[in-house]
Amino acid sequence: MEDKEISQAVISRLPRYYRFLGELRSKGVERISSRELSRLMQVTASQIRQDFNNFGGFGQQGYGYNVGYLYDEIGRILGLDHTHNMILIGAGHLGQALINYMNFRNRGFFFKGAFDVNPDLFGKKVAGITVYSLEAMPQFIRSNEIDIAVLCIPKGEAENVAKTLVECGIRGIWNFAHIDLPVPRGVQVENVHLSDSLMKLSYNLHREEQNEGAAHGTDSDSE
Amino acid sequence: MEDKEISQAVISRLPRYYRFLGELRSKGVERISSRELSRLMQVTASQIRQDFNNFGGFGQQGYGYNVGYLYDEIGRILGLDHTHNMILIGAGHLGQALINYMNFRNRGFFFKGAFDVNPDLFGKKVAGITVYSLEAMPQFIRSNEIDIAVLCIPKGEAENVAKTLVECGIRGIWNFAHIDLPVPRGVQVENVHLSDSLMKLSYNLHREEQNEGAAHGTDSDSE
DNA sequence: GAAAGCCTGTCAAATGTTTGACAATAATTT
DNA sequence: AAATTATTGTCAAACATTTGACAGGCTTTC
Repeated sequence: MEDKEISQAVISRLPRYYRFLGELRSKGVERISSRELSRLMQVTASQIRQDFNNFGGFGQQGYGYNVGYLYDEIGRILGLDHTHNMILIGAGHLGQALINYMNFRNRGFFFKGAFDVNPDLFGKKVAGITVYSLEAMPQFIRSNEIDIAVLCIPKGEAENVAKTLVECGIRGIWNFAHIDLPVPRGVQVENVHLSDSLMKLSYNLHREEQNEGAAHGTDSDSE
Repeated sequence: MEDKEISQAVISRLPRYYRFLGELRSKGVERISSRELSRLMQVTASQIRQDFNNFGGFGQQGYGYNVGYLYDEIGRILGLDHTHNMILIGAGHLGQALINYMNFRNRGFFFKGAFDVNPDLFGKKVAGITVYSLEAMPQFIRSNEIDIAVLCIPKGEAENVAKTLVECGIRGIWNFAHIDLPVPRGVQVENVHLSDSLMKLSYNLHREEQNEGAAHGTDSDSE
């Protein structure tokens, strides 16, 4: 029935709502108003109501929001009512760390297999997940209903692997390689560019220092 | 002389410019116009010019931008002309993966030490970096001019550790713990919330599926 | 069960960001 | 050396996001 596109700005805030609501729920809190939540999360109440309203009204006038219900609804919006099968591509340090990170499993994201070019790793198990040769990947994807490929390989190889993934019908790539992947429409890429994040921190650290020297009375703060 | 605050939207784009310019430079490209760069990076030329102009004009009319000069200038803006000393807090899988990630070192970010609560790790070396007891941290920070603390610990402990870090004078925290750190003004926190990123991917995957069923003729794409 | 208080959903205003347009000027061509 | 072309820096318009305001309706109190 509804058809309007929801902005990525809103979507980016949903996981944070989800986290706070999950914590409230496990503390036994049953209801919360946008105002209370706004104080807790340090955002405006207006933004909270506006955000939730993108998906239809979850609240009730005079009452507020039911924590459990809202938590489940946001989970559903984020697709967490489905389980997701993932494969790891590149079983280096970072890749292995991701396999070992159990929080994903708790949210329904399961690693089904891992792939690498290094023969020393073939057959090895990482947190219960077997590492295979990269050549076995296409067949594995087709027979295991893989939704998401997690890319943890050097950027030189990333573009080719992404191409293969798309050919195998993968529609979601969680990309840790430091490169812009060229994928066709309909394939979703979510980038985690660690260097970029660190550079941003560096800028903000440095900006403070510079402002100290130059301007005075600058007490504004970043986002 | 200049005093206007630059928006985080602009800052977030700088590392990507830096990456593309670095690649152009290593390919031997000496000059580039905003239009060429815009085609390469898939953004508008107007945005590129607007972004660069926040920091004063780097280009020349009729010529464009000098790749090497622009690369260096953006690096300087991002604080990459300084080296940064970092400590790792939490030497688990993810923490060790970060220490092993050499790209940071190439940009002037050096791990000087690592800290953990697990006594089995004390004295162990990870990629040349020694792991110490968390209790040794405050002293270590003071004697090693640490700029950035990299937080890779469970969220339960994160808040307390962050408090200690702030007391020790740390002004930058790269936070991988899945929690909002409460820090005073002047302390910069850059969050890397992996679960949030994965949930966003999940949403975008699922949105596509939903739209297939409901609307038709929807050929708009995300950000 | 009526009255008072609370809180959502929504509208419009305010603010922030991106884009298109163009004058000014440097580089290149003739 | 003048004319032509290329391209920036900047302005204003278009677009997007965030905030404040409030009518309407549910909950709670009395």
